[in-house]
Parts: sequence; structure tokens; C-alpha cells
Amino acid sequence: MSRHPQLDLDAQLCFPLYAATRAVTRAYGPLLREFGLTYPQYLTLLALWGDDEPMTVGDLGGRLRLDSGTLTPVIKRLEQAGLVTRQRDTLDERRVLVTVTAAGRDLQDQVAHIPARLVEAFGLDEDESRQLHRLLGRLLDRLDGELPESTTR
Amino acid sequence: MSRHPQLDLDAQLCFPLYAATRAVTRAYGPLLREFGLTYPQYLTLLALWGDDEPMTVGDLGGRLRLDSGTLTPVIKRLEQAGLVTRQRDTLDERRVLVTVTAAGRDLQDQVAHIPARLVEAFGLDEDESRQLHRLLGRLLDRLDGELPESTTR
DNA sequence: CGCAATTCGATTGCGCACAACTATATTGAG
DNA sequence: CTCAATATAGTTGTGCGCAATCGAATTGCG
Repeated sequence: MSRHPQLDLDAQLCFPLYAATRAVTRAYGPLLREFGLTYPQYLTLLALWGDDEPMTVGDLGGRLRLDSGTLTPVIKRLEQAGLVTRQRDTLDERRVLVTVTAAGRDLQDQVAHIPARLVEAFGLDEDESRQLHRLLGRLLDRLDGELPESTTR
Repeated sequence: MSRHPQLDLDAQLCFPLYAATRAVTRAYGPLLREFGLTYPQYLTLLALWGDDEPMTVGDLGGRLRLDSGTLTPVIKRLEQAGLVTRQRDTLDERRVLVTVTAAGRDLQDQVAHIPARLVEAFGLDEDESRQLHRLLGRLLDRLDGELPESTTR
């Protein structure tokens, strides 16, 4: 055993959080695969569907808390799949505007059943889900809150 | 806005979970970097410190819920850093035994202060931490429980 | 206006995750 | 004992995450 009880894997929050996230991502895998999507691609679409378009790469990054190094290739794959378009903003050539295509909008209806499937797989009752959601929100606010949380929302 | 309210990013558990995990990993980054470790490498050491050695690659995978495709390169980097050794089990040549070196054991004392630093950064009180831990545990049990949870624990 | 500072996105490099597959070793049925 | 089935780690290929850097566009100070 470890010389320091606080170093025990299961005694901390970090490992259960890490393992649970990967388990959830794995649970989404087969459902999203049906539509040729990965989990980060799906989240990117959720962000686009839930905001006014077009969004810039920076807007998406602020929403998803991902930088351009991660997002650029993800968006390019969504573009390749015909779900979004990318175009330089003519008013500010530094920006790239991301817009959902008709096919991308249609996908909303096809994936709309997925969240309920996952909630079922999670096996938490409504009260537990709400608590977990609240605690994760507090954690996020505390850890990411000091960052330049975009004022575009 | 989305045509389906259940597709809203923040209304679900999946995105807060995903974002919180990345925020926590980022929070560990600078603290672990001081010792030349990444977060998965740190978790791998925690698993080794917390169990009887030597552990096989499969044992580690069962503990961390990672497969050999992920663990093999992680362990090789820990070996490169002089923190663990790898050797074939002479009794069963399929297995690889991972053992912590003296330097690896010494690292325990140096990182022992890190969990408390993170707990502080999380900004959750004791009760909230316990609740979050419990809920994540339930989620993990439910999602990973059906897998061949190794009997070596 | 002129030019330094800033913004924005893309690029590069590294290290995970994981699926799919391979090679080798062990086990077990007949 | 033989050989098919299984167990185990490693390899390969794809797709994130993120730090660091770059190049181009924009802004703002003097």
C-alpha cells in the first residue's frame, strides 16, 4: 500500500472523475458511430445547434472550452462530412465562421433520442442526476471561472 | 436554439462531466510537470503504489480501466524516466511484470502534497466532495460494472 | 499616418485513448 | 500428446487535447 493514504486512487475525486468520463464517452461510442460521429464531434454539433449561427472558432472554443488546436481538425472533419461549412468572415479576415448545413440540421432529429438512452444507462434517479449536475457545475465554475470566460454569451 | 431541448449542452450530464475532467487534468498539469509527469502517468504510479507489486500490464489495466494499447507506451515512458522496470514473467512468458524502482518510490513523498492542493482548487466542502465521489462511483459501477471487472481486487 | 501590440486561426509536436489486429504463450478438450 | 481455443501484451491507425509557435489581420497609441 501507499505510504500516503491521500494518494489512494479511489480516495480522491480525480480518478473516479477521469474513469467515469471515459466510461461515458465509451457508452456514447456505438450510438454515435451509427451517424459517423465521434463524441467531440457530437458535442461540437450540440454547441452549434444550441447557439445562434454562425459561430466563430473562438465562440465554439469558449463554449466547449477547447482551443483552436483541437477544434480546427474537428470542424474540418464535420465539414468533410457535409455537416458544417467554414468560411472566412469578410468583415474580419482573421475569423472563420462555422455554419451548420441542412444535413447538419437534419441530424438533430436523428440523434434526439440519444440523451435519454444515456440517462437510462447511467442508472441515476432524477435527484442524483440533478445533484451530480450541480456539483460538476460548481467544479467547472471554480476551475475554469478565472479564465477569460467569453463575454459573447 | 436547438429544436430539441434535451440536446442543450448544459442540460445534460455528459458535457459538464467532460469539461470538468479536462479542467481537473489541466489543474494537475503544472503541479505534475515539476516532476516530469503527465496526468495518466501519475495515475499509473498511484495504481502501482496502491497495490502489491509487481503488477502485470493487465492488472494495471483493470485498475485504471485502460487497455494495453494505452498502457504500454505510458509504462515505457515511466521506465524511460527510471521510475519503473518492466520484465517478462518467467513463469508465464505472456505477462509483463511492472515494478516501481527506488526512485519511483521516493517520488511518493514528493507528490504527497498534491491531492490537498487540488481539493483546495476544487472549492467543494467536505460534504459536497463526498457526494460527488459517491455519485461518480455509482456511475462507474453502472457503466463499467458489466465489464469483466477483474477479480484480482 | 505609422508601427507596435493584440487578436485570431492554423500548424506542429507530443501524449494519450481506443479499436482492430498480430504474435506468442498457455490451457484444455479429446 | 495434439491442436484448437484462449490469454496476454504489443503494434498500428485514427482522433482528440493542449502547449508552443506562426502568420496574417486588426486595433490603438502617438
